[in-house]
This record gives sequence, structure tokens and C-alpha cells, in this order.
Amino acid sequence: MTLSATNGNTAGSAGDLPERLRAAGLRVTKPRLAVLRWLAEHPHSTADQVTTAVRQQLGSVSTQAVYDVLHACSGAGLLRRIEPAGHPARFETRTADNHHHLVCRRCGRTEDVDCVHGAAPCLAPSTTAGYLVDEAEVVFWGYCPECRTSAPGPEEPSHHHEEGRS
Amino acid sequence: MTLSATNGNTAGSAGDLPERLRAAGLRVTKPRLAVLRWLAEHPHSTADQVTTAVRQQLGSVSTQAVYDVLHACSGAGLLRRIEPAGHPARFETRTADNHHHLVCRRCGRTEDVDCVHGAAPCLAPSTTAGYLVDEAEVVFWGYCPECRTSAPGPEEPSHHHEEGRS
DNA sequence: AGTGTTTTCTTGACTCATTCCAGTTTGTGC
DNA sequence: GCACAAACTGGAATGAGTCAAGAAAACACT
Repeated sequence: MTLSATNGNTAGSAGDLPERLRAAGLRVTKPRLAVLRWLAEHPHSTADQVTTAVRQQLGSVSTQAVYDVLHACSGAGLLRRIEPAGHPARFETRTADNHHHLVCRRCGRTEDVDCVHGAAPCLAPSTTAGYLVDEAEVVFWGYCPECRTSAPGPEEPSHHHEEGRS
Repeated sequence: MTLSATNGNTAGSAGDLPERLRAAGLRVTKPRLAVLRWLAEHPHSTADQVTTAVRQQLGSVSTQAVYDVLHACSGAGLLRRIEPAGHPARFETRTADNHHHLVCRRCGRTEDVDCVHGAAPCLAPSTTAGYLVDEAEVVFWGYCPECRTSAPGPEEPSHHHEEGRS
């Protein structure tokens, strides 16, 4: 753990990962670095995708380790977890700004969407029913470019419901 | 299985359920009536809660039957399914209007929220990345009145069957 | 009403994402 | 270097939901 430092941070997208981990009070381990590095370049990956990628890099990593890393980093604010209904959870490194997501109903592909008003215009429900609201999550559902053109696959139970939304 | 019919529709809150089922092209069965009747009075119930309730009314109903009813009615537009991240799916009978939801992070309790004041803004993502967007889902996360006051313990499974209130 | 056909319900096994457990390894502060 | 706690391994388990084959019931028609 001495000479290999070289900091081969080619992308340099997320700065020093070890530093950020330490700053968050987390130990610097190979699985964590690999997970964070992967997600920095491949946002919105599922736990499964992360696991596959990390295994290719490190040789062998247990499923549990990946979930643990994802949880630890999510809790520490290094990662954000998004769970589109009907799809496995996805993770991203963009945690600072408030943005929403665009999710493909069919393949689950997810993209970031900045809120039109920049800030958080959606954070004001008309009635809170006594709830202490701390977050407004907005998900735009649709079909990604690829799924739009490809034939109607297995997913897609023919929802023929088109309501003008509000 | 003969005389017990008597049509004891005491509640009759949502109009003629059999009529609505037929209008939707679905057969009128006891499980379906029971599920719809329960959901009309207990919106945002989980499949498990519905199953428990229906079993108390009809004696015995299979899990599969409940899921089938929920699916059939969702597909026919009689029910709407909501899947808050990290919580089992919930169902409601309000399908006509477009409204959003307020979900308790701890117990999953869900309430309706009429459209946000400036509703339209969020329905127009700044970038669609080529997606064909057909729905904007808004979920307000927070803590319900009960969970706000109760101990700040971690997640509470709260498998309370038959929550007969609302 | 009786019959037939289609849809719906039952039972039970199964998938998938995720978590729990017990034991071992590894990073970090001393 | 040493020790301890945090992190990882491997495997089994959980919970929500689905699939499949056969039995039962609902609707339609005579």
C-alpha cells in the first residue's frame, strides 16, 4: 500500500476518493474505492452492475461487501440511492444538488433531470396531513430512445392509460 | 352458496361495485368485491393488508387471488398502484384525478396530496434525453404524525394486520 | 334450469433483490 | 508491529411478488 500510490486518477472526476472516504469517516478499502470509482463514471448503476464491475477489477468481491459499501456510502452522503418502482435500486454520486430522474419503464435506464426551476419548486405540497416532509422526489416515467424503437418486449404490459397529468 | 346472497351492501360507499366491475369488463366475484370494498374505505392499503381484510370477510382467499384481483383492477383502471421505494406496493381507488402522495419513511403510511401549487413546472423536465415521457410521479417523503412523536427508533416493521381505522 | 366454456381461484414452488449470520480478514491508531 | 474494531467472505434466509397446473366458479346460450 505504499508504492502503488501513483494516484492513477485518470478521470479525476471525483477528486481523491481515499480522501473523501476518510473525510466521511469511512475506512479506505479496495471494494469501496472500486465501487465509488465505477459509480463516478457510470452513474445510475444497479447493485448488480456495480458488483459485476467491481469483480472484474478486483477479482472477487462478495455480494454482501458491495451492498455494505453502497449502504455505508449512502449513509455517509457519498452516494445517493434511487429506487424506481418495479426496478432494482440504482446509485449515483451526485449528492449535492437537488435533481430528479427520468426512468424508462421498460429497461429501467435512468437519467438525471435538473428541476426546471433549479431549486425545489415541488417541495410545497398543498396539504401535509401532519407529516413532517423533508423531501420531494420526482420521477419522470417514460421510454428511453432505445426502448421506444425496439419491439414491444416482455416488459410493457400494454398500459393504454394516457391521462393528462394535472 | 345459494341463499346467502341477499346483497347485503351496507356500506355502498363507492356506488355499485358489481356494476363498476362489469362496466370494466371484469367478472363479479366475491374476492373482487371484497377487495374493492375494502380499498374504497381503506385507501393505500398494502397487498398484505388487503389479503388479511378480505380473508376476515370471506373466510379464506389465496394470496394469489388477491394479487390477481389487484392486477386485474389496476389494469382496468379501477385501482391505482403506488410503490414507494423501500415499502411494499399500496393500492387506492382514486384513479380519476391525478394526485400525488405523502409517504412516511418509517411506517410507510401514505396519504393523498392534491397537485402541488405550481403543478405544471415539474411536469416539464428541462431535458428529456430523448425519452418519451408520459408521467410525472411526485412523492413527498417525511414522517407521519405518529412516527414523529414515537421513539426515533430505526425502521419499524409494524406488521400490524387489520389496521381498522382511517 | 341445464350445459358448456371461459375466466378466476387454489396450492405450492419459484425468482429476484436484498439482508442476516458467523467467522475471518484488513485498515488504522497506538 | 499490535490490537481492536470495522469491513469482507460465504452461505443461508427473508419478503414481496410471480409462474404454472389443476379445480371451481361465473357468465352465456339453449
